[in-house]
Amino acid sequence: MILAQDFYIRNTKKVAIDLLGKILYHTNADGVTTSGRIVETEAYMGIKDPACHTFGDRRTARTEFMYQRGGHSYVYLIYGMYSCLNVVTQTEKEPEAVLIRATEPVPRPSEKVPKNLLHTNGPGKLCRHLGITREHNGLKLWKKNSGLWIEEDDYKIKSSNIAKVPRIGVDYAGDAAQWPLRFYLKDSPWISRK
DNA sequence: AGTGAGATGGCCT
DNA sequence: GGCCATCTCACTA
Repeated sequence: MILAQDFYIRNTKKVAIDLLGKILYHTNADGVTTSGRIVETEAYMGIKDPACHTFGDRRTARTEFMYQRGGHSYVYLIYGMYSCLNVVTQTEKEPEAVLIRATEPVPRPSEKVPKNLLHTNGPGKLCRHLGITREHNGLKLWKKNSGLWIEEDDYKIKSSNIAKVPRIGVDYAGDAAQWPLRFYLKDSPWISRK
């Protein structure tokens, strides 16, 4: 079942946790659809989060879609060469989002398959693999015809299998760098970093 | 296995 | 001009 827009108009931390185990789909320009199960996310808590692009209510051309209603995509360019895919959460008043950091193939291959075979164990790598660029900014993730959407199946997550740790690459954010807003499935071999 | 640097360009002050 | 929500490769050992 495709996730409805309501799924995203909730507490950002909850959305980040609930996205674990869901399946990300993308149909490219040639009509080829690829997918992967989400196994790692990070929550970005908006205006009050020094690590977030919208910290201090910084509304610019780049962050415009974070100010749209939850359920839109937010894709930005980092280090001049990598795209990162986010899912916008909450309402127009709360410019918050969840970064998709890693996916794994469905079904999960045997343990012997190299972790980086499909190069989806990192936010930049998974966008490169799926062909997601800034052209995919602002898409409606609750609609299949957007070409980018998220579904749930009967995959079950045990809460004891969810790690909650500080986020990656936000050392500049002071205390917020220690906030436990990175979530991942402990039993997945496809996590971006230990 | 751990460290360090380079690639490369948009974004924001 | 300086900084990045990254990744890869080249080194050390």
